[in-house]
Amino acid sequence: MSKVQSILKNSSLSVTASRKRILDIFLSANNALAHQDIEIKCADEYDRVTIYRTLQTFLEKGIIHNIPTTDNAVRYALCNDACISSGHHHDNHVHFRCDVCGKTLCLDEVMIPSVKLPVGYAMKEINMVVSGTCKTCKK
Amino acid sequence: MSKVQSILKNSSLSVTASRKRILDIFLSANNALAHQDIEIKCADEYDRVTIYRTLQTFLEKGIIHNIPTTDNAVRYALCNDACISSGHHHDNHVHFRCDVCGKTLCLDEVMIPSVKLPVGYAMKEINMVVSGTCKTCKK
DNA sequence: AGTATTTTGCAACAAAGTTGCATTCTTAAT
DNA sequence: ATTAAGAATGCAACTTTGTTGCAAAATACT
Repeated sequence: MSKVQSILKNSSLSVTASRKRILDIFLSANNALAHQDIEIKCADEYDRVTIYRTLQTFLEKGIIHNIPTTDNAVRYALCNDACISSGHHHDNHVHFRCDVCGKTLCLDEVMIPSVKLPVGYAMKEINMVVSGTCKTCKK
Repeated sequence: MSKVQSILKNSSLSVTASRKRILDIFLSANNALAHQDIEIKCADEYDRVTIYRTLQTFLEKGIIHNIPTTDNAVRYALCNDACISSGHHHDNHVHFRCDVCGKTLCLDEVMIPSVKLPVGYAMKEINMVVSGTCKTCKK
């Protein structure tokens, strides 16, 4: 069974052409993708609405996670295997946004440090996005 | 001279009715605002386009800063006095988003801890958004 | 293979954001 | 106070982005 197939099966999703394609796009991307990035790659194959719904489904199943942005274009990235199989997220890594190439990526090896909130606040999730120049663009 | 006037003057912006009104909205808000929040408050007074352009101008002048989100509705918040006067941002506090009331706020007293990036990456800005339950909603 | 269920595509719509241009308002200098 | 130059605003038209309902097609299960 292919990798995309097993990911879908493990999330008890039916295996359809569009889901396979979109998962493939994520697997072959080395950075996080916005809805638009996906649309550009497969708008001729699949309807825009299908892409919206597929991303929504993947999010709910924990196959992808979303990365906040200040440009009104939320990025999505594949969760790693451990994350997917454990059922609930441990999306505790830092994200990096490169000002030069514009790419957003997961720094899987950089953990988000903990912070102490003021009295009365209850923490559920932390998200950290660092911007600057990435490895490739700095060379 | 009123507070809004001096803020505008200090940023060498001309003092117009819409700018004063929008600044006032920020000053009297106790949380970060999305474009839509502003529009709801003054769409009958000022054109939608004016609000877009005003927010853009305030951002560029460093009067407000933006807070990344995963809901495609970037929030804006007033920079504190020190931040505005220093000319360039030290937007180094943590932001909090409450899952209950939906409000986003600046935790001015909580500094973002530093992180060590992998070799080859250059850091410029850090953004941290914590979600959970806020002081008011937890009571 | 046949059927219940899920997913997709289409159409129509709503909301969000952008651009150019004519008019109005601000500013700063007389 | 008046006025001229420049900046900001409103309007219209448009593009892009996101949503919803429903019929048709595909999938999964027996």
